[in-house]
Amino acid sequence: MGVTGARRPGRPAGGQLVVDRERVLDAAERVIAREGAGVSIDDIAIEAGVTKPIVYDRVGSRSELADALAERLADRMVKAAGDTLMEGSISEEALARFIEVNLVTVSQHRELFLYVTGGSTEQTALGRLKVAERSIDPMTLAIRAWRDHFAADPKVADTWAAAIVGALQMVAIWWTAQSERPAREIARQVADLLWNGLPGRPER
Amino acid sequence: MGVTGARRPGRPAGGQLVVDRERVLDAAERVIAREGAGVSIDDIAIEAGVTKPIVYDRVGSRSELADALAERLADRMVKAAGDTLMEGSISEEALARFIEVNLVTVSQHRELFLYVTGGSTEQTALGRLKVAERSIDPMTLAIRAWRDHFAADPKVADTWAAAIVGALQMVAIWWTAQSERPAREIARQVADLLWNGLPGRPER
DNA sequence: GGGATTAAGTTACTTTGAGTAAGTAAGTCT
DNA sequence: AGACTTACTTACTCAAAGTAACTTAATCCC
Repeated sequence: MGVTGARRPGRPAGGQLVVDRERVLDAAERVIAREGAGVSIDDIAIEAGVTKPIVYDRVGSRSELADALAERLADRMVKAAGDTLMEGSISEEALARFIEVNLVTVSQHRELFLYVTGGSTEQTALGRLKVAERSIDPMTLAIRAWRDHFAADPKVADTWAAAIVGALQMVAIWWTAQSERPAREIARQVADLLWNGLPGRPER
Repeated sequence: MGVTGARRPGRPAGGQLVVDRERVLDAAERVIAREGAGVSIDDIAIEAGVTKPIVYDRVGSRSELADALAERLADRMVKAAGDTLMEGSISEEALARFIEVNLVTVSQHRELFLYVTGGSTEQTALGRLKVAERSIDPMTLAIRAWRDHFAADPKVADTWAAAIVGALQMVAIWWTAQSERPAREIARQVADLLWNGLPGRPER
């Protein structure tokens, strides 16, 4: 990839954009996966075969970049989770599968996950939330629909969604930092907690 | 507080340390609380009435500073939670009180919380965990003891502790970012989830 | 008591990375 | 063909982390 003077100043021949926004984000993901969450904008630009101002032009500031990557990651996780959480038909087994997929997906995108969650360092606190938001919102909807279905009070949905997303994120980080146990085991344990509660459910 | 040239170069009269480690950390907390999580080491030094190299001498690098502040905050939260979680005698009410104390404590130290959780941006991933660790460990012990007491399998303790700490942290951030509802209400909802599980407990 | 040494500061630097301004060449329009 | 626009680059500014070099007070030793 273009290290020194791969391109002269001035508009390149062909008149087309060298990279569009998506390519820049792809490059960012690649270099983050390879070099870790500490990469600079310059690193990303080089990976994209372009220079820094182009990155700014395509995606904006560093925090906007983190937001964009967070969206992609969240969408990927939602997609990966797929139909494990269909409305109206949740079971403890389905929940465990959902959690396991979450864990595996995070571990596959570990550095990216750290980049988007550790990104801001100030930003009106929403910075940190931005990441989770995209996961919380669908979960809020799912929980609300599900509770409605049971004629249970749906007011708790947003709080519960935040709690669950937080639990999943923390378990994911904690697990990848000491990963010895299989994802399935961890997922089952978390599902047990979320499904049956701390005291456990008396055998039925 | 010393703004310009409050002290000449050279050893100050008296031969004592102008500030010890604790004073520097106190100053850091104060300025973070006042100015937000985006403060620089220089800002902290000035608040402590001293210059940057002294901060480095007393507490070390920025990430070490964040670690030290994280320890303090975690200890304070454990202390504030106090006896709401005594071994062997947990109830849903006690859990709700524990969670509420957590929420209130975080909201009281909001910027500090953001500083220590959002600090690193790289750091071997432990960076993010360091904060939680100090909360996870006692909770692991509590859960393990509690489960033992009921002859339930204590293997789940560390996973559950991570999940619960993560849930509490996320709910705290989410709540303080849109705080309209009272802490007690949120705490009750989270306690309901953690105690009774997603499907709820059939009325007994 | 006076010089060497150590302790505890400050000033002044280097380095790195975010973000921007100014410059340059290729296309496009009339 | 010349004016304007587009899509890049190079070269800057600025802030903040971290460090080196210097300065003065206290202490130690005879």
